[in-house]
Amino acid sequence: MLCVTCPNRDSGFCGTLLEAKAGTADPRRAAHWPQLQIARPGEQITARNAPAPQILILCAGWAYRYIELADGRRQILGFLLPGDPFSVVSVFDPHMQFSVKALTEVQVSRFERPDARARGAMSDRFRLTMENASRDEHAGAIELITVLGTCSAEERIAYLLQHLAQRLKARSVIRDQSYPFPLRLRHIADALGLTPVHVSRVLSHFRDRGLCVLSNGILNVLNQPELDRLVPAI
Amino acid sequence: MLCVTCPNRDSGFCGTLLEAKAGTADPRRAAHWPQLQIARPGEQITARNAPAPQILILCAGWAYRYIELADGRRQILGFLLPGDPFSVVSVFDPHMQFSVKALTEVQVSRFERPDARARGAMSDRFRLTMENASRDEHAGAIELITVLGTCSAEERIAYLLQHLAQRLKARSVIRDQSYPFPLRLRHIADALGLTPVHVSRVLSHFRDRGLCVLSNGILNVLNQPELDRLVPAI
DNA sequence: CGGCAGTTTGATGTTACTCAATTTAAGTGG
DNA sequence: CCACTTAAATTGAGTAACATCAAACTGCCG
Repeated sequence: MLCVTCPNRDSGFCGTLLEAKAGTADPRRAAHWPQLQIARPGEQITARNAPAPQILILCAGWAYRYIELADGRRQILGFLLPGDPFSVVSVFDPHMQFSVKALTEVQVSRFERPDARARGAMSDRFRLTMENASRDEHAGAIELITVLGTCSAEERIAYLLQHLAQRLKARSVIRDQSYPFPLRLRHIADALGLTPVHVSRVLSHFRDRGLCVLSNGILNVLNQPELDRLVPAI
Repeated sequence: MLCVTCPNRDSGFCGTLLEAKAGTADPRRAAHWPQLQIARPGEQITARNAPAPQILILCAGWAYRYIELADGRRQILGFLLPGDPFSVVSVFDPHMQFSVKALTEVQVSRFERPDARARGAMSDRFRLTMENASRDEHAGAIELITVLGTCSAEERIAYLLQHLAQRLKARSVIRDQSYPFPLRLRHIADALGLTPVHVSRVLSHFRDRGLCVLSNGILNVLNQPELDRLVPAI
């Protein structure tokens, strides 16, 4: 079960972990990707507060991190794309800070977490990758706080579309501004603190204005500049 | 200029940095606290994106981290109490992710940031402190995202009061449920994505119900259990 | 005493939520 | 290929929460 196709163009996380494991700089040499797991759409992969003896990385498909309140309200913290670690912090925290659910069918790979002693002995390269990934993760959280605290529904939705489109573009060639987009209205709503009904209204407004069309799990951006203008610079 | 009084009961950050610097386990031995800075209420201490060659720690007073949008909207990310590092991530990120302003008169101490090589050579104790502080900082961000995304104005304000009261209690002896509370309505509003006017209304509602009174920079909690019941468990 | 910044209160407006009905899309089994 | 079922999206009407605007009030300091 090779996973040399597992892309991680953002953080180099996969490659670095493989390197740390196999002791070689070339992921292709790290013969066997460890413990590959498959999950079906909607399936919960990890539970908040559960002990997490391993580091999880999404290999294929989409997933999302979320927190559920006692009364059923749900906050989606972010969406995971292939190559994303579930959480950078999880490298040194043996407890999950949030739950993760599969959005599409997914493949997840698991690494043994290095213990405290092993973490101290890690290479500079590994440590730098960790530090950068940690910074980016934190920057993402700060940005989301700012969006939720200051932006209108239109701005929030435009932000999410732009944000995901950018990450998708970095991972694969996109033609005609057409992106795979497996989120239901409910997911968009729970990520942005809105209701599905209101998301639907805003999206049809976007459609009427010729900004973008979201249907059948495909996002089509028709007027990128105008859509970008809706997102406040953070 | 000694700073042995500088408390940091949460993360042990101060002590650990001093230890790393002085090479001794007892902060009291680390004779000179480095580069102490004073700032007046309202004064900006650091600016977002500015290069930050040093690690900053709040020694005395209150401050807050925030992000400002181009159009003047402001998101307060959190409040700093004595002993808090401005940001844990700042230990390995030479750029500020947010601005910081003094709320009261403050004292700030500055440490030289260890370079990449020095960070690799740090003691296990130091690294563990860093990892834990990093985890807690991230957990705080996730919690705030959840509060902003799912909670009503009443719940948000109750959360903020409870959250700050807990941190204050951990730092000093509080009598009669009476806390120092130098925030203006504007700060509460900008931290929670509300307007000062609405915060005022909710607070007078709390007062009418005998939950708490906020005036003259003092927060008086009159009915802790009832106030706590407003905060959804996260 | 006057002026200023912050808070409170009232009246009104807007945004987004709720409830409910309808339409569309996606399966499923005959 | 076509009924039938089910989940999701859309649309409309009414409502609640919060924002905005503006005026009055408070405490503070010169």
